[in-house]
Amino acid sequence: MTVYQELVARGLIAQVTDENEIKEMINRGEAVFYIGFDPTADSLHVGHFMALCLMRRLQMAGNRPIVLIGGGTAMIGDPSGRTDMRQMMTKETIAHNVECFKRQMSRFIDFGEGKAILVNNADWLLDLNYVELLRDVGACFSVNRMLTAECYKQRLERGLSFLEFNYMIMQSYDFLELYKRYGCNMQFGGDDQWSNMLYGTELIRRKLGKDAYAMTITLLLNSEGKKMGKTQSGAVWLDPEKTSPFDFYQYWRNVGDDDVMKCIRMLTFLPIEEIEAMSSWQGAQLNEAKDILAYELTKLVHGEEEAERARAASRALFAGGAGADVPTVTLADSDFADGRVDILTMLVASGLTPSRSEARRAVQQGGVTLDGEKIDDIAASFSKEELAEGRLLRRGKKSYKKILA
RNA sequence: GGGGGAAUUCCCGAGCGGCCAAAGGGGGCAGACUGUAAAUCUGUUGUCACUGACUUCGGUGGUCCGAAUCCACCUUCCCCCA
Repeated sequence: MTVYQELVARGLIAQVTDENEIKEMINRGEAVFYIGFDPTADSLHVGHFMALCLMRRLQMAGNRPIVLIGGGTAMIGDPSGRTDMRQMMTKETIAHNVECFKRQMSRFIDFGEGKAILVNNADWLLDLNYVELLRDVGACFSVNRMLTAECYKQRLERGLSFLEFNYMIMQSYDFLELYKRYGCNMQFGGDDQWSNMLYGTELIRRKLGKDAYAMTITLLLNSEGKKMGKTQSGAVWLDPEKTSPFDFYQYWRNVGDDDVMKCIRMLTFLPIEEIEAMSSWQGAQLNEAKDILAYELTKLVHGEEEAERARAASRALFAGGAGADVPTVTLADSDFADGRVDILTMLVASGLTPSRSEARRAVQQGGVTLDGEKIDDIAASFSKEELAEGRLLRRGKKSYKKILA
């Protein structure tokens, strides 16, 4: 099976400019392609993960990836898929984020000699001269056409600043620059980037008279059409400090039935045949698929050891066992009054509950247990000795902390 | 530059000078049912020393016994005209 066939089989390809050319080049392992990542946060998330996996797949097939970190474009902010303007980031924040990105990326991409290139578009964008730029590439862009681009449609109704309007030009300029520097003639990215990417190929055609290609990856949406990899509290991060391996594992362990197989197909590196064999699974059997999904992804992102631990903790907790590898919280002496802690303090101190009011509600609604015993008295309290060996505090079905005095 | 409108709790969105911690919906959380899923039903959803107190309605002042509601100025956003 060729790389391209595999990408198709996994449902990863959304749109391509010239299927035959792209197929040929990446199958032969001769492509030089790039994917851009704007450092808008201090950690990569699931969306980036898909792009990095694509890079890895192509790199394994011999192609040469260029990772472009958007230290320059992040100064502008991509309006694609946004209903309002991004908060402007300071240069310091961006610089910090760039460093964080670099560190995380090496886990997925092999930057060994000649295998991959990492560049930062701040290196060329920041020194551009406005008038020169306008004269150089400005004439190649038609405002009329840009305004019809899908990524601006929504924003035209709610307001689009000139700053953001220029994002597309910057991204196109990147593509041109990489073509000149490295002969990079392919850009890949998320499907929301399609119009930005198209303008890049067009700019190259106009300025250099050469062909360039673009291909987008299907956005990972759940069955309700929402982007996956987001929780109430924000994105699912790849940084273990921001999303613990256990939470990361749980996120995938809890995806909806309708989404499991799609996720396995698109996100894991399991052989297609193996995935096909699972595709007929239904009902409760899908739980097994979810376990596989969660394990595989945790392994890819955090390593095998962490994946094992997360899986063990998860199984122990839900199978009713204790003594699992759960995050532990040690209570401070100040949490004790007259040698005892009340349940509300424990809930707040452990982070299971953000406020005492919510802790109170959780208890009153019967959602709190300690070592499996329901606590329904908000005044319940425990002595240091009772907690000396660590007890499992549980809020709802899925939040746990081991409490140690 | 001229004119008009808007800013409410996580989001959308109601809100008569006192009965407003603020309708309704969404989302979240908890319970029941389950398969750590979905759907459904129930409860809950500012904080705390919780049958009470305190802090919230873009910001700052003001009127009033009393302001999310009235006035002034400021900030931001939208619309129309140029």
